[in-house]
Amino acid sequence: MKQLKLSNQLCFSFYALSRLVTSHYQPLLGALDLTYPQYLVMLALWEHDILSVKALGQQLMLDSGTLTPLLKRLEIKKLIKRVRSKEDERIVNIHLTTAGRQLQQEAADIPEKISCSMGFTTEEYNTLKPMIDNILKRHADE
Amino acid sequence: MKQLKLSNQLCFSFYALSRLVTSHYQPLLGALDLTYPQYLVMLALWEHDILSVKALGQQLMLDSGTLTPLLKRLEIKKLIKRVRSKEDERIVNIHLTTAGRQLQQEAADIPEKISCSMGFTTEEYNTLKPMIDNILKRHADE
DNA sequence: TGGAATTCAATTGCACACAATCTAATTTTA
DNA sequence: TAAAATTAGATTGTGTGCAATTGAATTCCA
Repeated sequence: MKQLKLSNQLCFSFYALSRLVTSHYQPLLGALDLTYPQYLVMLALWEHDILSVKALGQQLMLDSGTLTPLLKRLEIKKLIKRVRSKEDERIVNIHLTTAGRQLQQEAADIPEKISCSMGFTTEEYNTLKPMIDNILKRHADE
Repeated sequence: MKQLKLSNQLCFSFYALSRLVTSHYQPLLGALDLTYPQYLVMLALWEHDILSVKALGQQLMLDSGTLTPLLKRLEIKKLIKRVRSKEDERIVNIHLTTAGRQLQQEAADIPEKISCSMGFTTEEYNTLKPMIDNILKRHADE
């Protein structure tokens, strides 16, 4: 039953690593009053300014059951605005507010700090990033 | 602001991959009426038969706030038993029941099926496993 | 063109995660 | 040895994730 040993399971390593990384973000993001998933939404919006809930879901691989309440919390914090589209009333577009746009400056040093905190080597980054993105890509429809 | 681009963030890849993997377990584990974290607990118990809540937490890197309710659900399903230690009454030891032990046979083919479903290559396994476990190890105290 | 199918977001319900706090038991140490 | 500190687990509260369902809007197509 070697296959059933916890320590041999690659998937458990992924699961543990994901939570480890999130825990390293927590003190940095807590200072901005953001959670990690909320930070990911802000990242996407800093890049695109306006995105529909569906487009956000595709980028973050999250569905409306996760995003709708998360976006409501960001709206309460005045970082975003939810605007139902005039052209297609099924669509809700997420806009950055001025405060949301300003937060980008405060978040500018987070990637550097995380990389330092996690202690990623150049080799790790250069190996892991393309290999994992390749796995994600070949399951892109899920 | 290249660093703040979502697509450049290694940590987002970890986060997305973890959820992708869990989603591949779901149909297999659903047939056994287990969630992925519950499956991880069963894996640890199939290997060790009896573990304290603390020992489980160390292996899975989860705290009692997560484990206590999860273990209660496994106990309701009659897969485990929670037994407070006689020697040190602060400790709760988790025992496998007969049903819990029997479930191991039904789960025996899951690692193979997941590997197939995810399509991991030998190279991916041989590269990712040691590299990620090395990252986890150097943060082992968290 | 009008009913069927599809799409988008919201809602509901359940199960994690985890910070913070609490209680009880044990160990340390002054 | 008794008070202080530590430890183990439970509890509370907040915020995800995600399956399943719903409802409204739009598109398809016979």
